[in-house]
Amino acid sequence: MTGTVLTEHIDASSDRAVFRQIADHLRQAVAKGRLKPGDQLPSEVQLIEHYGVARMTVRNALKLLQDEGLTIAEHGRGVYVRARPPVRRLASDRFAQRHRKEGMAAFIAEAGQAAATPHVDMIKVTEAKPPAEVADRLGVADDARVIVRSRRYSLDGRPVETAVSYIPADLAKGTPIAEPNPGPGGIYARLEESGHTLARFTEDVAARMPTPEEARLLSLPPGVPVFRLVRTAYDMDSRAVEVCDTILATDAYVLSYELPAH
Amino acid sequence: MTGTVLTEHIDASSDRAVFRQIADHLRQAVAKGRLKPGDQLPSEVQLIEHYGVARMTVRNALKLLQDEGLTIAEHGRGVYVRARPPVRRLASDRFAQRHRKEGMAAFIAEAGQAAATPHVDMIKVTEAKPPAEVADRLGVADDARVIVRSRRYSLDGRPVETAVSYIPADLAKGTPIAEPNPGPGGIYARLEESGHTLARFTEDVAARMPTPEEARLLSLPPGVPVFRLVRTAYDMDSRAVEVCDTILATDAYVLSYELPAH
DNA sequence: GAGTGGTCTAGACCACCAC
DNA sequence: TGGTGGTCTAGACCACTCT
Repeated sequence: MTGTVLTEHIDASSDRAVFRQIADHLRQAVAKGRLKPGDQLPSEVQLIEHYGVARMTVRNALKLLQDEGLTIAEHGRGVYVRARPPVRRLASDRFAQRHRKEGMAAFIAEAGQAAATPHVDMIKVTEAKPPAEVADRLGVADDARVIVRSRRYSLDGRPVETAVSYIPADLAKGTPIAEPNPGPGGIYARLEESGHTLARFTEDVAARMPTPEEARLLSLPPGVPVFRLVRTAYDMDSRAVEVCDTILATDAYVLSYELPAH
Repeated sequence: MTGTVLTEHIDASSDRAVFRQIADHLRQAVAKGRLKPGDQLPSEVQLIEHYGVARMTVRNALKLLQDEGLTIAEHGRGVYVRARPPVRRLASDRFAQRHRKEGMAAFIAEAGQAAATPHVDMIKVTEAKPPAEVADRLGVADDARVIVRSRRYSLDGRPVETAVSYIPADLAKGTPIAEPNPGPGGIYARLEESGHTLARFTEDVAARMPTPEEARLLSLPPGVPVFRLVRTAYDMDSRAVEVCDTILATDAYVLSYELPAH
């Protein structure tokens, strides 16, 4: 029912553009609960008739809401208030040693806790020269060789994260790290077995709109930004042993960190 | 010069929408360096003439790039490749006690390190009932009283962050925490003076597109998401003594965290 | 087939900016 | 004053979804 939605009309004396006024009305309808997540908005034709404007005007209004991440248009069906998917909390202890000891890579272990079905695909392992930013973080020369492990993670069939790991080739060559399946506990378990006990990680978190490529890989609807999370793993000798460049769908994650006040 | 930009033409046999093809060409021009940050894109008229399409088609293409955060349109001047502002790294030790001891609130201390001129405005201090989410984090009843401190932070004249702090009224009443100016070292210094030595913080980080209100307060151009960072401060008795709800411009910040691998 | 949103055309007038 | 982007109209045809 849209009967309780189309109540306001355009204020012709206002300086505010007509399509912004229409967007304002619809936004308010969502804010006040007249439209709830999953509800269908009035169709373009209904909006055209109610407001007495051209189609492009209502489309501009609807585009505005979509760009804000408030609604999602479904071709042939209608425009709906976006139903926020449940978010996963990424705790800062997710790389704690105890998880590796249990033979679980971080993503799989976490998915289990959340009662979601994890899946990993698009696994590709190559050897190459690292990007300059990665070489810098690893503390190796630009022309050093690194193992590049890329993959995509999904939960309950929905892709939520892509990741590319860079490991110095001298640490990875001849170990399962250079293989598509690195074995139980993931590459961190392998690194520790070869004497590089992990001491700490740093994580740099940025957020921005996705590139078209990222939007495709993560099946992102319009109006959803991505986290770019770059993690560097250090061993007990403070040597950087891995850099992991991750793109996360922001509608699927809340990152959770614990800071000492020392 | 746009002479090296308008080289491609529309592939009429492609399934890809014309405006997406135009956006692709311009995006590639930026990726390949034919258009650099700050450069002006071909005007709408130039694009119309080059591609032989209607104005709405090139406007759709330009809107797409703007929504990706790649370009910025300036009314009456032109469309430009967005020049990324320098980002500030927010280190995870920014609330370390030593900063408070030096009599500096976190934001001011950090700005000094970055050689930027900090400014705080729109300071408002009230007493109210906390939002349910905040009451939950503070571990107080929904109808408890809290001091609400809101303010906006700017760097070199550019607003970058809004923050709302909630402090249980019984901790704040009659102290400078309930005053607009809480004194040297900020409210954390006052809390510690009154016996609530800070032990740790948690930070939950989410990202999304801004509401129109947030976009206004932070002067955000289209295509720039915000971080929502909710920090909870705990004292040595593990009592939550403050919840701070912060909105940050993502084009101004990289958040940096340190994680132990214990 | 009826209804939905997606793309595109060909105009119009306006507001802002630089010269 | 001329060029720029911002808003709006009034159409058209298409692709998708549901019944």
